[in-house]
Formats: sequence, structure tokens, C-alpha cells
Amino acid sequence: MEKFYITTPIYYSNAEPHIGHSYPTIAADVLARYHRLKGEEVYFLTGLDEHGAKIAEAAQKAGKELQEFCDEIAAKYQFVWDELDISNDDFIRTTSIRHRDGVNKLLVQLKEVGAIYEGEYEGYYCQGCEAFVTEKELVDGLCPIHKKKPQFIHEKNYFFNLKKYLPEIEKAIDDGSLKVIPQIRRKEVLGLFKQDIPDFSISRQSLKWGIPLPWDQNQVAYVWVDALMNYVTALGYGSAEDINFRKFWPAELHLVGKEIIKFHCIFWPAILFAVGLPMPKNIFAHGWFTVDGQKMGKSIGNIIDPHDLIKEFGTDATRYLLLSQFPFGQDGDIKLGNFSIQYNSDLANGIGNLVSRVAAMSEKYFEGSVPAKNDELKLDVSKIWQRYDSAMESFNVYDAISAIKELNALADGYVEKNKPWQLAKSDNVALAKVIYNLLEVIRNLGIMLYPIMPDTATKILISLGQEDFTNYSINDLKEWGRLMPKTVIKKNEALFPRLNIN
RNA sequence: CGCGGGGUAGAGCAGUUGGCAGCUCGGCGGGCCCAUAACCCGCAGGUCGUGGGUUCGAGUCCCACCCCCGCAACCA
Repeated sequence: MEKFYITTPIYYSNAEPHIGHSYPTIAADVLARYHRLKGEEVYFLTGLDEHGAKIAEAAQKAGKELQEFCDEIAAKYQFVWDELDISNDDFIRTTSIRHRDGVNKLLVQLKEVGAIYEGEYEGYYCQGCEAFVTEKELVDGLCPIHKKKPQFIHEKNYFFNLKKYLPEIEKAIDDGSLKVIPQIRRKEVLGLFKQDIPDFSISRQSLKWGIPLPWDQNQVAYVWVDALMNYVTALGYGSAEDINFRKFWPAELHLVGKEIIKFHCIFWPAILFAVGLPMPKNIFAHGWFTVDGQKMGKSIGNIIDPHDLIKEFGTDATRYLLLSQFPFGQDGDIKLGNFSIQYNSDLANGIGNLVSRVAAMSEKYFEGSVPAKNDELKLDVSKIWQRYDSAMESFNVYDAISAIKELNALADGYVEKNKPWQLAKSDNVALAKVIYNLLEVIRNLGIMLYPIMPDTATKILISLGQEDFTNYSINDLKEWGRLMPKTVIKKNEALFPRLNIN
């Protein structure tokens, strides 16, 4: 059986989740559901990075114990994923025992293969921050947060011999055995190799909140090293129960934000390569939102909370609206005012209305019983399936949505062209043909919709008497003519009630 | 010379190897009446940031310039 291991970025748990986290998680969920529908064995991982100086700071600011602070954030994440109907198979936290064990194992291995050497880290250290600040961060030679003069200190550190592995990583990206997507990001990463990429420090002496190095308890692992390893520790790497690791590694896809490609496309593959593990197959960097032209951030106060969207539009529509704003992999602007407009045009007037009009006609003309089979739209629909599948295979959720819109438009156009309400008065055979084709389109639409809007899709398919659809693979489901004559159609409540916009 | 992204219709975006400027929403006009005042058709609206250049032909290639936005502080 085909395997599909997909991961979201490991989110930094220094604050509550917002739509910046929801976006890639929903996208990953769509891909995971699509691959499950294909009949593949899927492992979908998301999780939290809970170590490092910034989290220590955030906890202190909140007046909480570190672990307590992390527990609360983690609960909030899990709550949101639940609300968004995210079908993750696992939720890894870097403060968990299983993660710590896996990290220990990997660190020891890195040491054994000679990828780690002892060195000295020097820099400006701020007592207030309990962390190093870079020279650039200093304002008039003072720490910008604590307004104190940092000390220039040296500390013992362990370094990862990155330079030794760089040529292999560059080669892998260059020859496509490690695909970096989209193209723009690939070029960016390849560009990095032309600059100087220094070895990086894998430990911190001055920090307490982290995983102690197995061979030197005075040091904790650098937060990024610890965090990246989640992708294998979640599979049980290094433990006795590593069946998932053996089954699912290497990952088919690491979905990441564009700001962390260096860690994922260079550091992480190098670590894996050093200990002889295969590199992930694909790394996809998604773009960032601006909200009404401005970057989303606390100081601007324009952070969008997924709860607010869910409350206003519902779970499925929220998933749809976030993914349909701009092509996956690019940056794009979100105008909140447009969400309700788009909800009405795509969902209420589009999908919801189509399903409703076709169901109503079936009831009115055929007492809700599916008429005889016909193939008139078979070819058109199969072409749209090709576009849909190839979009999903290249992780392009946005294009898959476009294919769905096309199918919607095809059906609406078909209704106008054939005018069933006129055929009802004159030609019952032609009417039966039209209604059968429309019902089949709706059924296909339901299947295509399922990864994106699982609840809505299920409602549509149940109304067509297809409640058992999850028992079949997508290749069977998209076959034209599965809807059997005489099946009873039940009209739904409005799937997406129209919003009144002032 | 820090690195990178971008400037195409009122808004948000596509434009593959240079070959008649597209999509969605919104606006306007018409049609239809099965449907969630939904649907379908048509129209208007762009000197493709500016100035040069290459070419039979440039949004697309080259050069220069202007403007916006990210990366260093909150932050995916």
C-alpha cells in the first residue's frame, strides 16, 4: 500500500494560534484527506515546538510556570484543530518524553559519526533576556527590551559540521531527489549555497529550557535542532516502538512557511544525511498573508483569530475561504470584507444553490428517484477530474478548488442550456437525461469537495444515498455512472445560507 | 552596492517556451423562472510602474530609474 507522511510546520508555542497557523494546517489536512481517499496509508503530523528562550520569556511575562504555560497553549491549539476538523493522526510536543528520547538518540548518533565538534560561541548576552542578542538588534549598544548593556561573553558550545554535508544537500536539491517547491523557493535555497553558510551551534550553555545534551548536561540542545527532529521522533524514532518510523519515513511532504526554509531545506537534510537517514522527498513553502495590505502581527493588532471566522462562517466555509484567497505557495492579501462576499458568491450562490436546485428538480419531476443513466457530461467531468488530481498531486490546493468551481459552472451552464422546466412539459426522456447528468455531477462534486469541506461533502453524498463513500477509493468514486437509477434523493437544508451584507 | 518579493481593469489575482491582454468578485444592461432575490448571456473598464533597447512583433528578453512590501523588534 502506498504511504503518505505529511507534516505541518512545528509551530512555536509562545502565543495562541491564529490563522497564520490555521492556513498550512488546513492545507495539510486537505492533502491528507485526499490521499486517504485514494486509499493510501496516511500519517498526518502536526505539533508544537515548546523550547527556547522566547518561550521562557513568554511564560515569565504571563506569570506562569513553563510547563503549565506550554500545556495551556497546547490545549488551545488542539481545540482549534478540533474546531477546524483537522484529521491529524498525531500531535507532537517537544516537551514530551517520547520526543526527548528520540532527540537524545539522534544527538548521540550525530556525535558518534563525528558530525559534532566542540567550539566556542561568542556574542552579546543580555541578562534580562537570558539570551544572546545579535549586534544588529542592539539600539545604541543597549538591549532593545531591557535597555541594559549586554555583556560580550564566550561560552562553550557544540557545533554541527554542516560544511561537510553541504555539497550532498545541494546536489539533492539540484537533481530533484529533494524537491523544494515552489520554484521560487528552490532558487532561493540554491542561492544560499553560493553564499557562506557557517556551521551552526547545536547547543546553548546559558539556557535552561530545553533538552540537555546526553553527553554534557550543562548544555541544552539549540531549539531548532530539537524542533526539527520532531518529524522523526513522532514516528517513534529511537524507541523500541518505531514501527511507524520504519513504515512512514522518509516524509512525502514537509509543509513549511517560507521563513523557515533554511532550517528545513539545509539544516534538517544535513542532520539526516549525517546519520544515514533518507531526506524528505518534498518540502513545500507556503506564502504569507497580509491583512488589508498590512502584515499580520501583534503590534498592528490585526491578528485574525480562527474562532471568529468559524463563528461567522462555520468550519467548512472557513477552511474554504482561507485556502481560496490566493494560489498556494504565494503571498497574498486578505481583505476581511471580501470573505462574506466570497462566501455568498462561491458557496451560497455557487455550490449550495446548485445542489439545492438539482435536488429540487429531482423531487419535482421524478419524486426524488434517480432516472436512467446517461453519459452526456461524462467526458467534461473526467477532464475536470484530471485537473483536480494533478493539482492535488502537486500539492496545489488552490488549483483543486478552481477545478471544483469549474465543475460548478459546468453544471449551472448545463441547466440553462437544457431548461429542464421546459422539458418537463414536452419531453420526459430528455428531462430524465438532463437530471441524471446533473445528479452525477453533484455526486462527483461531493467527492472533490470532501478533502476541502468534509462535512458539506458528506451531507451532499448522503443526500444522494452515497453514505458509504468512504469505503471506496477515489478511483472507483470518480467513475461516471455510479449513481444507480431509482436511488432516493433527499433534499438538504441550505448548505450555505446566504449572508446579508450591508 | 545587504538579501528577497512585487508594481497587469474599481478590488484580489493569472499570464507557460515573446505572437490578437485573461480569471474571480464588484458595476451596468438583458434573459430565465428549476434553485438559497440564486442561475445564464452580454457590456463597460487596462497607454500591463517609468524611460530606453533588442525584435517583424515585448506584460513576457536586456539596461537604467521610481515606488511598495518582506527578512533584523511583536510575528506563520
